[in-house]
Amino acid sequence: MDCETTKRAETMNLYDIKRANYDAQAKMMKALAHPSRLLIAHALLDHELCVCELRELLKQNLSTVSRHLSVLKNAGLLIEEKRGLYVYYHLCCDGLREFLIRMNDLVGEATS
Amino acid sequence: MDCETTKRAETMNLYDIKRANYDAQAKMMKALAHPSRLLIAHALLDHELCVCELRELLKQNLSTVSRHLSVLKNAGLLIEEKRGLYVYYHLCCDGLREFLIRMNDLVGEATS
DNA sequence: TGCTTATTTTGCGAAATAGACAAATAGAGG
DNA sequence: CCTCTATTTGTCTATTTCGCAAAATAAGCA
Repeated sequence: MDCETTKRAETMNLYDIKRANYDAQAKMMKALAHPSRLLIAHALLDHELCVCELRELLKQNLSTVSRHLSVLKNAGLLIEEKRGLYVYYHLCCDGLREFLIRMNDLVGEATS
Repeated sequence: MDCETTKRAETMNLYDIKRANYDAQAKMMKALAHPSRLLIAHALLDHELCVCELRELLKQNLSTVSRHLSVLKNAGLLIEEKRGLYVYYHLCCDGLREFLIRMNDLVGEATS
């Protein structure tokens, strides 16, 4: 605690104020931090899809797909719409596309 | 599998090509998907900090802080530099700031 | 009503993760 | 070499996450 930047750190209580926000942000990140859920997000950028179509894409158990979808739904990222027998999912955040682009950029930068 | 968009889904094998990329992206998201690590990332946007300073900010066990730092380091997000007794950490991806802004926007949009 | 299909929920085991403590390591400096 | 401080690593426990299969739910249709 004696290092050169200690004084600066001590005055940074704005971090305490923001801390609650980091919880919300971490939740959002966690919702997206899975290959299958990223795949779902990218697929839904173009158009809505129903659960069985997403199952074809993910090539995974239907219950697994359903759970991934509920994670994304609980994060506030997508909306379900039941039409007939099928449940269609579509994105509800315009900012997601831009976010995914930035993430892709970041990964490229970090692994180079 | 009989829904109206099935034909579209069947031709989307570009998702298979991208699938390896989703693994890398999910890893990056996981590295950031923790309130303490988000706090670290934000703190380091301004200037480098040593481990004991970050411990003051996080108000957490030193070993816990060290673990969080190693997670971010393994993700390729930061670089350590030992000077004297202290180990200073600083970010190494210019894209991180923009990414965090977009994430904040996304959270605001999703929770409104 | 009964049948069929689509989707969600539940229970389970395996694996990953977080946090705490103690022990080990790395340097600085006498 | 010895000691002190800063940091990392090993190990343990508790909690969460993932994927599957089986059971439950929902909606269309005969």
